[in-house]
Amino acid sequence: MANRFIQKLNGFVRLSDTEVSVLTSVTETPEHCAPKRDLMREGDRPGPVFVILEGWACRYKVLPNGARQILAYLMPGDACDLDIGLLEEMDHSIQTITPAVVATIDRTAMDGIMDQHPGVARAMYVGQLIDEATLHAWITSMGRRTSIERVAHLMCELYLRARNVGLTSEPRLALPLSQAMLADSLGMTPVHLNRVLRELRASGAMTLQRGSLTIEEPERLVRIAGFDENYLHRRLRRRAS
Amino acid sequence: MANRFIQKLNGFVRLSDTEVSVLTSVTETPEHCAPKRDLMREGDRPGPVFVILEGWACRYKVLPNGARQILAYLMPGDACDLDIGLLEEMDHSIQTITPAVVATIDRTAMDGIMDQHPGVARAMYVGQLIDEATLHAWITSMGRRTSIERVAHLMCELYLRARNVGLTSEPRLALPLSQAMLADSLGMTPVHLNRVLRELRASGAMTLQRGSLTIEEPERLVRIAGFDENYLHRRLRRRAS
DNA sequence: CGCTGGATTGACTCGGATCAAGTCGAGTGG
DNA sequence: CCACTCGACTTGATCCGAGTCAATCCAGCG
Repeated sequence: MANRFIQKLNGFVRLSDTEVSVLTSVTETPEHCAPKRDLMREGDRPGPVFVILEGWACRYKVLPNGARQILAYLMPGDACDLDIGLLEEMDHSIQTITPAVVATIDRTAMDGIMDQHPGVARAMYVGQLIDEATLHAWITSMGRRTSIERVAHLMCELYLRARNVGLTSEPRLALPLSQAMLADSLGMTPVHLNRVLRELRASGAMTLQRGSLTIEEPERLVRIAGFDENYLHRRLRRRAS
Repeated sequence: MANRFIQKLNGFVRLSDTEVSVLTSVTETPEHCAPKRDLMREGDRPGPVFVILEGWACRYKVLPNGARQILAYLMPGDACDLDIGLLEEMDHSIQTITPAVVATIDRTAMDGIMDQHPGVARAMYVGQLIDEATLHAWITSMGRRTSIERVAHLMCELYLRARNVGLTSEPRLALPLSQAMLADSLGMTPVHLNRVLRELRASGAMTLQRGSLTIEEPERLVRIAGFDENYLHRRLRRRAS
């Protein structure tokens, strides 16, 4: 019965029953959000911690010339960073992509929980580290991977992350991201992205159509992407206790 | 007499005298490192926390095809992430660029310090958040900025960060980074980077020659880069206490 | 004084952007 | 139930920024 946020944290660090129930109570009354709604905007003073329980969202920046760069995708179970409370202003915005269910946790309440429940704190930090590793992977993609490798790599990332929170129905995943968004996250144009998707389809590795990603040949896709899944989960250290 | 690491943290959050002395004692016996020496390698199990006291280093990844992507530059005062102890393996390597002086802090000792001295913990987290904002800026550069904007943006970042730790001698900064490294951080080839640097020189904004960066016209450089310095320091929230 | 590794320049090529038409599918209203 | 509309996806033609390959050039140094 635990929501995806708790499931995810529990996958990082085994949580005690009290920890689970504290987290449950604090995410019990989530809010329903329309798609394309900004949860926080660049320049805002950071408010409460958001946790996505259902639906998708993204972090993004907009440049003066109007170009958009997507910095990360948030899927069910993901939270926005905890420590941003230390900063004066957000350096990027966060927006829902689909209709979403998001829980709002008061920042001081969250601080209190993390103080009293080291397991929660540790799990949150692990999540943060994985996010950071993902940023590293994105930089590497944009800097040193060809466009087909880049696209394949992102698909691997999203598929695996989704699978970790039980969002896939085996070789398939509902991926509600328009080609324009994907292009804005990969630093390419929608036109070119479209052609790359066609190429991937032709290769037999995967198909992305009508909001549905199907991995036909995982090995081939991984090989194209040069994907090393370790950064998403294998590197997790399981503590003895 | 405080070293650059302490100076930097103290700039984020005012540290108490005890906090300063604890940090001093723990960075008192640093090690001298040769250039191009790996401090940690991708796949390693994270060891102690490193703090760069003098010299430069970088985080980087190498792809199977041999391409290298630099993920961040570390300058005096910078530390490698603290929480990586939670992960099983490093997702990237860290290497010195110049001869460097680096302090090594035992991980459990560091944890203890952060437990007992909330000011230190907060300052470290602020540092981490700024690093993360920098990763966001890099992604944005690679995805949606032209090459001249990208180069100008990186120069602005490095100059400002260096100035924050007192490394500049006003319009000038000793920048010991080869064009090949810079290219590997910006996702371009050395040849093209060289041409872009020539263009920037011609524009009168800045000159990078023989390891020395001179900002001739800051406003022009900032304008070319579309640089918003807020992400590096203005967004810092000063706590009342 | 010649060696060496970085920086610089030129000639050529190509991946991906741009511009411009379509096409397709889901939702809407008659 | 069908015509209309609108947004998202596709495809083609063309152009340009940046990569590649290949010479130098140059400064520091043994």
